[in-house]
Amino acid sequence: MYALVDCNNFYVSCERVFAPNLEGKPVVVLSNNDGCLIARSQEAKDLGLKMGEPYHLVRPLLEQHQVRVFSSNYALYGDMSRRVMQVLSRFTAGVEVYSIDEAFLDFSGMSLLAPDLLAYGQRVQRTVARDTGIPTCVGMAPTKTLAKLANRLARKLGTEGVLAFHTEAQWKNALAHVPVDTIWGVGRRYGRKLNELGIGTGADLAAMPEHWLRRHMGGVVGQRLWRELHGQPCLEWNPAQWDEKEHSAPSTAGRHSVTCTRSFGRPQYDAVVLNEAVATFAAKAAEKLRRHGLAAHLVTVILGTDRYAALAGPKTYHAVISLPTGSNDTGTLTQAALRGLQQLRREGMAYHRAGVLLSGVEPVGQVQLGLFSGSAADQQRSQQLMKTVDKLNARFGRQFVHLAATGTHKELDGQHKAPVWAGRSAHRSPLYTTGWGELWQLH
DNA sequence: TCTGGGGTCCTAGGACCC
DNA sequence: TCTGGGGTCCTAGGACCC
Repeated sequence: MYALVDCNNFYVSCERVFAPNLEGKPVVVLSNNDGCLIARSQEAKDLGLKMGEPYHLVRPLLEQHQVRVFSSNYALYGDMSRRVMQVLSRFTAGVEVYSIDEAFLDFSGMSLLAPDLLAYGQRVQRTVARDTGIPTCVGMAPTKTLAKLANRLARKLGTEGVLAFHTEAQWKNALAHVPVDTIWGVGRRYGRKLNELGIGTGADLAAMPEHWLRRHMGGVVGQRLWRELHGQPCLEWNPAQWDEKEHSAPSTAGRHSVTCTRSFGRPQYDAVVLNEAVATFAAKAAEKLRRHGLAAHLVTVILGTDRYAALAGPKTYHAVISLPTGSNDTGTLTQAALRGLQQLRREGMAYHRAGVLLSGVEPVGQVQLGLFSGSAADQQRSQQLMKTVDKLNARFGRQFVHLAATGTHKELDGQHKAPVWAGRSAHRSPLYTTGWGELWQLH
């Protein structure tokens, strides 16, 4: 038996914990750069506001209904997520942190306690609410896919947000009442294709032969989906080794890449500005790499033009730099990234986004030494230096120690000054739980 | 003026090895 | 007319998730 615990309107709920007067009022949270809507309270959904809608298009509507708007505050959401996961881990040893706002719990052995299962789910829900202030829904079923479905229905039906499927009859009945594209693993593409074939509900899909899904829905992926819908668990169980100290859950073990990309507040042409931005992204990505105990030997620089322009031509440009040996040293990776940028940048071209992707990763302990590059002693020195830098930054604030390449003009008169390429973030809430200068205060 | 960011897995095909 | 069998590694592209 699996339970899926999913936080309701998570980012909005995080904001409400520290602004309880927003309870019952319409609230939205914007993406980076105040670009689009990425979280809505129920009241905002009821106004017809859609996920992913561009902010500038719905702004009049937001103002008309006095919707409270927040820029995203990932430091806050990451920290609140960590707290939620911590509470969940008190209920079972098996917790798989699936995303920032949801986790699977291993309830195996509990199927025998059928009548108690609902009560246990409600206890999880109550405890999370009591200890973190975050409302959740809980769905329980023999497979992850069915638990997802139970969770989805739990928030729709009048079940107070907790629902369990014990018997095949129960989930069959549920499948018959949901559109096929609400099934976990059926996206927009397959949804449309299935509808064209007359497969409208989850039950219609489950009624197809297993080999049909294998043939038409991505091979073994489709086959697994079929089995999951029939109560046979097929998806892997990855009890997360999530790091309590890390502010951004989840941290999946065995990841293959680390990325840092950002849209600029306005288009950038200048080589110096782009250099500083890319150096900053490289440093952030390198730090993330170290947090996961990884090293990378491929550095990809990404430059993006206006992706909504009608003009022909590619919207993004990539340059890949291959390192002779895996590294997580900020200096090495930044140097490579800047070399990539130099290859890519064209004079006079307007860039709207940039980023750094680190891939070809391996655990630090297993890094191959290059034949002609860096000795083991050099590597040790680099590791030691990075450890010290990370420690200082953890203690005194991000970017306390940084490469000059990321820009030397950021601190003026002790005031933090945003770089010229920074995206908009006009409505960010304080770092209530992660910054000494911005602690929550009672008014 | 204005439209996010960060991931995963799978398949097919090419190049290469013995 | 006709040309084996068994692999690996890498990349691109397509689907999905939050």
